Amino acid sequence: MSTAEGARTTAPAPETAGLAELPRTYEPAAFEAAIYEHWAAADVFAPDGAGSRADWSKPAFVIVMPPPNVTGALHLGHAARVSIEDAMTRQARMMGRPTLWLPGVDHASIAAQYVLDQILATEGESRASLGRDRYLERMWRFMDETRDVISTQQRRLGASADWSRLRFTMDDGSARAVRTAFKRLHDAGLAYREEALINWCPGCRTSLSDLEVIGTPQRGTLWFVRYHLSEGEDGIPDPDAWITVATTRPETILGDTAVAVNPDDPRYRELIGRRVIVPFVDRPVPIIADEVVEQSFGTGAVKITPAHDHDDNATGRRHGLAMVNVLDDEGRITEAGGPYAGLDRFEARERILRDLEARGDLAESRAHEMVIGRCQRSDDVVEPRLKTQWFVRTAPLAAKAMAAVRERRVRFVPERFEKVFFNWMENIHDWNLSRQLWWGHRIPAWYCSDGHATVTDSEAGPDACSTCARPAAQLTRDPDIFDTWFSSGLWPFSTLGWPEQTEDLSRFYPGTVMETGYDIIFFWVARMMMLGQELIGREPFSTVYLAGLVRDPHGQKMSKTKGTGIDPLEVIGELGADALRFALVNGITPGNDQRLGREKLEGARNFANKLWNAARFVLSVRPTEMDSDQPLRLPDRAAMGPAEHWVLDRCAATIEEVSRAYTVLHLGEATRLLHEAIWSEFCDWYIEISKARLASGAPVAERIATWQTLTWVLDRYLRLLHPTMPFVTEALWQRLPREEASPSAESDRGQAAELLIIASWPDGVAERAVVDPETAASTGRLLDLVRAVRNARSENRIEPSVRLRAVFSLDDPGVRSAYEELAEPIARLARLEPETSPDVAGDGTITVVAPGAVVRLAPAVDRTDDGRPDRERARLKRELSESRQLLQAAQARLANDSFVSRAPAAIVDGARRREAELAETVRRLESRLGG
RNA sequence: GGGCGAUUGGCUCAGUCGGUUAGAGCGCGCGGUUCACAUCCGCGAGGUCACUGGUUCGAAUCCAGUAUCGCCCA
Repeated sequence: MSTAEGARTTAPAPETAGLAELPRTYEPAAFEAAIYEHWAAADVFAPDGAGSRADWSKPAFVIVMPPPNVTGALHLGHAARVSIEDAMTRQARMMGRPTLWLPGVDHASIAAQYVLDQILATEGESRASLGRDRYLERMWRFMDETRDVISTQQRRLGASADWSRLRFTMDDGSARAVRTAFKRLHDAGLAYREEALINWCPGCRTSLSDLEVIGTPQRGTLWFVRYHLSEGEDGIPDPDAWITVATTRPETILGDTAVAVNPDDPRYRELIGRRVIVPFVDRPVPIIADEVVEQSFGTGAVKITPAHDHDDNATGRRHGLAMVNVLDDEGRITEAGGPYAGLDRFEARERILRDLEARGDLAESRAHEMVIGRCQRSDDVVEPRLKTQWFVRTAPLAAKAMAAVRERRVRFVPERFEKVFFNWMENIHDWNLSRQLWWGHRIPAWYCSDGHATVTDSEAGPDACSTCARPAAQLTRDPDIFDTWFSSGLWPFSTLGWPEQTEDLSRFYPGTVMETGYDIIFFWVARMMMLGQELIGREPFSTVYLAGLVRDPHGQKMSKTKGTGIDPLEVIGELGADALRFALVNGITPGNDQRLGREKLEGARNFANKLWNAARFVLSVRPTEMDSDQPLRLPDRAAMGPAEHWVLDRCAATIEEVSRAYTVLHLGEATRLLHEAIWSEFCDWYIEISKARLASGAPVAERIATWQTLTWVLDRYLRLLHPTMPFVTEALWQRLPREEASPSAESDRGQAAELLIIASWPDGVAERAVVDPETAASTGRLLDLVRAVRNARSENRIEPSVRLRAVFSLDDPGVRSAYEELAEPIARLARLEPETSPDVAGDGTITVVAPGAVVRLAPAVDRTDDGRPDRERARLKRELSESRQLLQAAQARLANDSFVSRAPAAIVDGARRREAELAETVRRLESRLGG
């Protein structure tokens, strides 16, 4: 590259529609897509992409994206994920870290089957009519249609994920990881097969993990049923002797194998050990004593159905009771149910109640508030059933995961979720992996006729039974698939090539941040931690960032069916992706839900518009004396006025504060700081002041310094805002001059160096080097005084068009000199006529008193306003009274010896200064009112 | 039943783990067509930080309890 080329630092704007002239209004739809294309073409998303300027000596920053369901459309929850993760990713990338945001899509077994089954129904087909193979073929074709939908939508949001590494939980790599993981768990004795009580959804015809069962409060009925005692072993019920048990589920009577009472219950003490006859099936069962029975519940006697109730199952195991399965896959009564065999469970309940009533054995019924388990997906009432399934022994895995948190290798943001995590981990149950579905990773276990299980990680399956060596041809494969969350649990490393020892795995595992919703902390986060620790030997990430849910303006969950949902794509079309992203990130406090409505989105759009117009202003006022290709640089210190010191000081402070907010992942704090800095400080104050300094009469050096300051600060704020508003910041940044080449710029390569997305994150050092903090502080005080003048004008009902003659008396030399230099812009801002002669007086005079300052104002032409002297007097009295109160409080504080002796010196000094200021203010107000 | 959290102006929320006068957006009131922006500008009103007690020189912030609401687990 020639020197001439190298010196050229003004970038050509990207060929984006609508950018050539920077239109008057902000129209995001005109440029967002083009900018995204530009980034993609520059290959800057991947850490090792052609346009990347990652510094590999820095620690990598890795976020593995929570894979959205393949069948889903982008909703606000997804938009929140993307906005947060992309902001973190972009900030890390600008910091120069090798940054990987790894996207993916989840196959979502049960949800996908749900959707496909509905489509098949419209075609007159069904899962059953197609059969497993054809069904799966159809599913894969369906996947071709849906796989890319959500990723495409994420791109519209501006997601700077590494799409070259996009993964699907059903791809070959994931399949391999799943087989390997299962095999290793099995070999380590951590995966086992057992008949156990599992949760069964008759609607989905599959078992579910505990987490997929939603406890739903419901008003049910408690029925009181008489179980007749039996004389001896003959099984003949005694018509006159019974025990009344209370139950909410009469249909499970058919599976009863005991009646239980509390051993301390005097009502039933002598019945313990006797036998009763279970109605309809005529099974003699014992009356047992067990402490779990609450004497106050119902009659104090309960029936025990170990095959269909979790508590009863535990009781049954303790007492060695028989387990009678009376429900089949579809929720119908089995042959064991005698006369009710074949009936649907709900129908069976009605029939049994009728029949009990007819026999005179239904003693009573009462309304009863209860909690029943329902399927997370289909809302069917879940039935506990005995089934032989694969389980993960979670206790040892949980111990390792908990250790990682205890040893601070994994931290939660916000911290309180650690408690939630521990609470669950300490009470964890074994994880039921088997699902009786077709779409998913089929369990790689084969069985021989003796029931020996052979587990293999080979895609082709085993050669022979690992126990009895029967050949493969005689083995049958487990028909079940794995819980979707099993493949999800491997996600942080399966996406990096595991079980291969790939370069990616060594570079990017463990990841940095796991960002997700707190609602899947157990489903997903905990399982990734368990499996990562077990299979890799290291925690999968160092920080778990848990965001809240996005709710509607009334705090309700957004719902499409209720029409309360906001469609992110619609918002992007109307207000822009930046507005949506900013609104989402701005509303965030980690771990807390946020409400999002139209006003907040519009507010964000207004902010983008503000930025747009500020940039338009800056670009339109470049001093003609400057070459158009002069590089971006800080102004010469000699040419800086007080306002330049002030705004650059604020800029440095904002850089530092925003950076700190990113470090602790308080993204909402970062955007709030920037909103304030840009709108209020930069636009309302500095730009307004700059107008006077840019006026044609001003010295050239001053105008140039002013414009350099404008462009510099704008450049810094665009950089800081880029992670949350990537499109508009990139679009505007392209119009600004480039910074002079610096050593750090040498790592820039080709076209990529010209994009904000890979520009460097500011550190505030350069600004600090030119700023005089004293001047900046004095200027800040002067601006407060301007505010006080505006207030006094307004309270005295001075028309904005009326210019006031003003005499400033300033004690502080710093403030005085700032005023002397800024008299003209201040006259503009406060609509004043600077007056040199100190004798502004008369009935129309207004006095502004502030710490170390008095400003006297008088109308240039005093139009008749009889009320003004009274209003002014009243205003001053009010101020005097307020100041006196504050002064008293300050004095009282300092009169307290403990405060003076025990509080830090800086705090005490501050209090002293404040007391002096207030005393001075009070004195001035008194003298003004007295005279 | 156990656990977690919330309670701050009319509404939605900040408040960076104790320190001067508790902030913002929206809404509200008053006033504004000054050549970046009416998707705007200026000014203002509005809060005993749920309640009670404690720790402390000092509490919205820490501790204990109470109330109301929400979530998670059983």
